[in-house]
Amino acid sequence: MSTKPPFYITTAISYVNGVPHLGHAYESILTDVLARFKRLDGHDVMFLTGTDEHGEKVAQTAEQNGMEPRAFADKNAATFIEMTKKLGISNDDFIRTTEERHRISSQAIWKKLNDNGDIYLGKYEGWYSVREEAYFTEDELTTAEDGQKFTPLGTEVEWVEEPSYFFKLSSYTDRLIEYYAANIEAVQPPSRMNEIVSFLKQEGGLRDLSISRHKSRLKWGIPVPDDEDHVMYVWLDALTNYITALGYPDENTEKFNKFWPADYHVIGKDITRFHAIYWPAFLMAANLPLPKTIFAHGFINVGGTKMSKSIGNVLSPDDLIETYGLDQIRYFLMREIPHGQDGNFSHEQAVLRINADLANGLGNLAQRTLSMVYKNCDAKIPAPQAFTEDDQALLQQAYAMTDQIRASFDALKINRALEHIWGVVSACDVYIDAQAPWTLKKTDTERMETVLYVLAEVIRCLAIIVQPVVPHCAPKILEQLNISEDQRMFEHISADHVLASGTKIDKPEGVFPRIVEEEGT
RNA sequence: GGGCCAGUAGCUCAGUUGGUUAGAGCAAUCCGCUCAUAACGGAUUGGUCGCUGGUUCAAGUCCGGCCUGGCCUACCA
Repeated sequence: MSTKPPFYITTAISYVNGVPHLGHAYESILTDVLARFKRLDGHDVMFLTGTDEHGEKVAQTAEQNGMEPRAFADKNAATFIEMTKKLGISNDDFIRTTEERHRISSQAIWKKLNDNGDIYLGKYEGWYSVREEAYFTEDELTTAEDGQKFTPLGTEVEWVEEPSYFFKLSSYTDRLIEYYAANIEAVQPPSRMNEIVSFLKQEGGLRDLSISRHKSRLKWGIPVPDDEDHVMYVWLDALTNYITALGYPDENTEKFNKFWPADYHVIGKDITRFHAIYWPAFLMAANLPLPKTIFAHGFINVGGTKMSKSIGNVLSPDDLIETYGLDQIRYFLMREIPHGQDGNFSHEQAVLRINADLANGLGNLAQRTLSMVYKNCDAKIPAPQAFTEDDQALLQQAYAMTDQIRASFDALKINRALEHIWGVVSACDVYIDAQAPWTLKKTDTERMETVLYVLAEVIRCLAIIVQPVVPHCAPKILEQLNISEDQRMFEHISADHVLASGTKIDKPEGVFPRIVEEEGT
């Protein structure tokens, strides 16, 4: 058996300032689908997700709610953990940046950067509004006649200087440019890579990065090693989670050696820069290899407009699962949203897609086939006669799926992969119609049995390959075919593992119910 | 202001290095079938490929300009 390389995949960690919405769910599902795919394809997978809990906003919001930051973070982190469970996400670990292991790891990477000579104490300065407790850039401000500057909300700002530690990001400009010139596919999709490159090549290169906040302004963070007056700026803390979970600072554990560098960091497009510039620079400074691919996905619009609280179109994962079903939502998101682009969610579109592909497509195909087997073959997988050309063509199409689907997945084009799989579903329907087993029942039962056998075998392959996307429903089909759990990997999509004739099957039940709309709602 | 991406049938999308009458699925209409979740099959309808100049024997595909939408243009994550 060929040994496949280990595979490490992560989601971004969710900021616990708010509660989970469809956007979080999408990222978790997307990553989960990729992780499950790799597992079924024979890789040893490590899948990490978690929460980002430090920083100003959490501290502020906690205070507004009359809570300690810690308690507030605990409360909101729980909602993300809950979402992960409800979505059936197959993560191997869930990291919270408030955990002890992460404090140790973050302080260790700080020291590493410092030892490397990349950290220095400087001054962070800018226009600060005491009322709004925030810094503003020059172009956000308006200036009154007396020279006093005001924020967009009209509060006064003053020029503030405070001591801060800086990371020498500037000295990594050229190295990053070189790195991406040689690894043009390391940031996906390509349009995001363009952004990163143009950012790197801007006039004057990169500026150094403030990586701490003085305690007088922010206490909710990981203390800077050897200087109790500062806490770490949240991005250095947050990004480090990816190695914390592998046991950093111990670089010699089996886990670390096996899984670092990460294969995919799956993130939202809004945080590309942090992952594609800061994180690699930190890693270079810490003398660690860089993640292989940063995959920035798009955002999901609802009914054609951006989700926003004020519009009131924010969808909660719970409601969606309730309305459509978990696997149905997973399928819709994966099928409807192309590689790295923004997508749109609407009720109408969801119902059309779910009914057409899942209920009428794969679900109905399995149901009609297995019913015929159940009723006409004594509830047992029949024994086939010699295969005709049509039989072989269909079987061949099923066995050829794995390579084609793998190629689409490796290119992160999940929607294309699903399109291809459903091409095979459709081919089965065409085949049934052409063979008309209901007619053969009266004229040639042996031929009918062969046709049903071919169909059942192709359905077996289909059920195996759709597992990453519909991990709860696909196994129901495999159950109905009596395929044991150790026979459900992609390698089993092959003539070497064909359905055993004589296998008893239970009375089939619909796996993907049709969504029927109430009249007038 | 500078830059990136998208703009192809009602909807979601394909369209390799420019080359015959621009494709798929869904939706719609008609026909067929009846094993099946009122599901399946076949056919048909449907596009001035955002607009506009240009290069070329030939452009959805290359170049210029413009329009629409989204995003990036550093210390909120």
